[in-house]
Amino acid sequence: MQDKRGHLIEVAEQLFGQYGFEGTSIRQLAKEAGVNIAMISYYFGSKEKLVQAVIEAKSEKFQNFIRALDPIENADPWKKIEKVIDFYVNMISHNHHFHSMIFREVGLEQRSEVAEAIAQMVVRNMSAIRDILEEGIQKGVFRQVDVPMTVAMMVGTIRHVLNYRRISDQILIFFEPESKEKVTDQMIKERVYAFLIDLFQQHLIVNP
Amino acid sequence: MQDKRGHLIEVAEQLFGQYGFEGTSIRQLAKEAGVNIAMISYYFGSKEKLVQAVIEAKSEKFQNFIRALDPIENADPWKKIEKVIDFYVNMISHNHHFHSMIFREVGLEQRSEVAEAIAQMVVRNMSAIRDILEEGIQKGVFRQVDVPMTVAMMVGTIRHVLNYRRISDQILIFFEPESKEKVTDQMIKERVYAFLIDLFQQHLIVNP
DNA sequence: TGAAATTAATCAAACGATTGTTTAATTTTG
DNA sequence: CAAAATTAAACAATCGTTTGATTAATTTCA
Repeated sequence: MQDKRGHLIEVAEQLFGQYGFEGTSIRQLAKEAGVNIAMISYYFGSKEKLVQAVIEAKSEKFQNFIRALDPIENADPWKKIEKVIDFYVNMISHNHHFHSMIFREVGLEQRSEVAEAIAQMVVRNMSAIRDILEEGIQKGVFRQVDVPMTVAMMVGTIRHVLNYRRISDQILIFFEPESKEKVTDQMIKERVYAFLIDLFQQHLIVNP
Repeated sequence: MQDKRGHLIEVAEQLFGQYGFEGTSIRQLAKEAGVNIAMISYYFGSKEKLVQAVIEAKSEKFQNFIRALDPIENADPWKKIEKVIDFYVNMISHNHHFHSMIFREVGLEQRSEVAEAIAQMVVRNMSAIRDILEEGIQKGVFRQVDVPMTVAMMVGTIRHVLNYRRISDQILIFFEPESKEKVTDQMIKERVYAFLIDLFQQHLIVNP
């Protein structure tokens, strides 16, 4: 196995996401990654610094998330909203372990350095959405909505549906017993996307 | 100290909420509650059964949450929606440690018995909101929205704003630097309530 | 180039501390 | 007095981390 450091970060992201920070032992981690337990201290210094390395590695990818919105710079605000919802849904769905982990960590009163770094990363990413909303409001194509709450609503909805599958799967089955098919990733992604598009349309557009 | 069992449940709710299940040791718990560590095994049998006791104790309160909607049985669906948002905002704000804990637990791939019990409790409570929405749709006063997603949106938004204060406080400050005052519980409760009322109005009402 | 020296990577084993739980003795209570 | 409640101490297991030895890779220099 080449690049043990990188592989350890990948495995850590998955296990921390599934079992939590304290719920994952470095022995379990080392075994899963196929390395000696001493390599975690050797590469990262400590278990806590490993989780920091996971966040740092991912935060680069999220910079790309923001930059990927640049090419549509000249599009109208509504097209940007569509794009940003699509991006966010896919990003959380793709990196589901990572998002489970960071929102669990940011909600804990432990490892405040880690939690603070996560909060800043999330706020920074959310500001891209804020900019689109404010542009639309300024141009008069969006209603004068509560911008921070609208951003929080978007993130909260996507996260709640995609990151708590144990709940959302049950709700879909329980609320719609006629639909017998198993809830798939693709299904739920399309559903929350369509829902949010409709919701934002009603919420934002001046004359819907 | 009378009723050590009840007091242990209260302390456990708080500490599990703040530090997580694995992040809270039974020594820390016993110390905080002012009892001997053996009392946890004595009263509950194990640490895991303690967390089950916490959930069981709270789920009674949540039964009341649902029953409290009964007196407005004859109100129109929109009045019920206003009521249910108000209730949910206050309930999560009021039991913030507990909600942190259960949604952390339900997102973990551990203690599946606990996670399953939480999921069922949440789904059961959400079905009260579903009933209101479906009544409104059937009466023709609400649009034919995606009911499970609308319920998830409401819960996801409230939870995201109230349970991740490290993020939402920063967003309010970062997005609105002119408002210098500290973000208080009351402020953020009123804000998310007003936002959701406006949002649901646009989303649900046929001719808003 | 090629042997010697240096650095990096890997390992099994052990470290002390802490974990959840249990024991057995003692105190409190009805 | 008997049952219930409470305690300090000990339990084995596991925790994150460190150690010291060994191998692999790289650099140095004649």
